[in-house]
Formats: sequence, C-alpha cells, structure tokens
Amino acid sequence: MLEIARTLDPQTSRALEDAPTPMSACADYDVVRRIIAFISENWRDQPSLESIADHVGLSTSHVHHLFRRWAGLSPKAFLQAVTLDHAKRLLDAEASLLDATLELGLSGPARLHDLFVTHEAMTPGDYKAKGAGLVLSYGYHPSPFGEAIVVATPRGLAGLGFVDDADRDGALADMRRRWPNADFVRDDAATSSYPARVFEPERWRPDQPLDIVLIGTDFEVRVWRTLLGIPFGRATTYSAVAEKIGSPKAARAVGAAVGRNPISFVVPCHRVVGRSGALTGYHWGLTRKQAILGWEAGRMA
DNA sequence: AGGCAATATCAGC
DNA sequence: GCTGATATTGCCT
Repeated sequence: MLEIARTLDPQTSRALEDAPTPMSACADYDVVRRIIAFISENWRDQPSLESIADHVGLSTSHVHHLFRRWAGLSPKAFLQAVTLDHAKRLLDAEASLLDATLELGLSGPARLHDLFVTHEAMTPGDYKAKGAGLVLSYGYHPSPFGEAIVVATPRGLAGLGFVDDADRDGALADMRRRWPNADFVRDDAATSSYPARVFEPERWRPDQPLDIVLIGTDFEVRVWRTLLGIPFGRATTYSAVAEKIGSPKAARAVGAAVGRNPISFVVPCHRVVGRSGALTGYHWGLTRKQAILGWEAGRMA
C-alpha cells in the first residue's frame, strides 16, 4: 500500500517566498509543497503527522487544518490519493474515457474540459514564425500552486506557468523560449482576471467559457486538444493519447508534446501518467504534479 | 540526425 | 511478485 510514485524530483522541494495576496491558498502552497515533498522523500518510513509537522515547524493541528483547507483532504488521505495504487485505479476506469468527452467538443464549440474552454489554434505558419508579430501580455499572480505567470493575447489565454524559488525571470524565460519572436509586454492588469477564473472551480460556468489560444505545431495542438478531454480528477496514459490522435505508436512523441504544453493546469497535462501508473514527468516539477492531482482528488464529489 | 515526460523485458531480490 | 536497470522503440523537430 502506500507507495508513492518513486520518480520524485527533489529540486522542487525548496521554499517559495511569500506572496502577499488575497487568494489565500497561494500562501498555503509554500507549506503544502514542503509537506508533500517531505512525505514523498520519506514515504518508506511512513512519517507520522507529528514528524511532518516537526519538519515544517508547525503544530500537528495547524498542519492538519492547513492541509485540509488547501487540499480538501487530510494529509493521510492525500497521500493515498497520490499513490501508485490510486493512479492505477484511475487508469483501470479509463476505458473509453477520452472518446466520450471529446466528441462533444468536436461537434459544438462549447463544452470541452470541466473548465469549459473554447480553444482556437494558431496554425502551422506560427510554428515557423515562433510567435513573430504576436504581442503577448504577461503578469504574475498568486495561485493555489504557487505564484503563476500568465501569458495572454487579446484573443485569450496563451500561457500559464509557475514561478519557483521566486525566480520570475526564469519563469518568463521559459515562456519566451516557446515563442522567441513574440513581443512580451508586462501588463498585470491584462492578465489579472485569469487566475480566479481558472483556479476556482465554482466559477467554471458553461455560459462563460474561458478562451484559450493554442500556439504550437500541428501535432502538438492535436495532443493538447486531446488533453482537454480528460475529465477532472481522472487520468490517462501517453499511449492512450497516442491512440486517440491516430498514431498508436507515438507514445514517446506524445510525451514530448505534452511536456511542451504552454497552458499548465488549463490544458491538463498533469492528468497524463505512465502506463504503470508512475507519474513520470512534469515540466513544473513532479511535486507540483502530485499537488495538482491531489488537489483535484480533494475536490471530487 | 538527434533526442525523448515511453514501454517491454529481464535479472536479482 | 516486485523493483530497478537496460534494450528497443517510433516518431517528432
């Protein structure tokens, strides 16, 4: 029982700097991530709540409450939600999961994704252009998973990433690398409305879909669109996605494309795991992938 | 050509 | 059986 997917990435376990902002969950994430990281590194000795609390320097009850508030789950339940076992069960139930949801999105523009997204793909030429001629506004905002960098065009959300170690420049550089020829303009006002719409499930309304813009190669866009069909709190494998897009043997390439997803969380690349149930990789750190998966588990009916 | 966020397979516990 | 290591793989940029 209690096996955490073993591929954890220790460098994501460092502390964030505090973000003095409303969305209270953001400040919590600093502690939460340290708790998750600690548990993940020490799962072999089944750390008690007490030793966890010790490690982050808080009382046991504080840890418990904080964690519950953030994840909707006790630390122990959270742990179970992120075990290999659990991931495997998600996969078993997978069956025709992708088919059911996706077809809906193809016939009508509206309902893809639990978040209700309308997507627009910027086509082939833009791959070569690397974003030339595009003006991208970006800003930094708190989120339940640490400070987020938000990148938007007038047509909608184009990028969403996370800041680690208070390294905003690094997060920005990561976005620039994706569209080297685009103009990046700091404009927090232009991006400030996104985080709440994205990270607060109670605001997900079919009549107010979120506009996103997918900028990538044809193959990438196909993969990303497929990801939008994976329901909240569920998971699939790289090979299943490969089959879905009609290249059953391209699991590896799918992995690479998934890794290049620019709109973290909204395009749920965190819901793709290895065939064995292992978490494999995550562009913004495996600890964060665990956190998001657990957070979703805590918000399931 | 080069590289992969994959997967199948196998030896050692 | 399970685990980690290694070999093989197909396809994208």
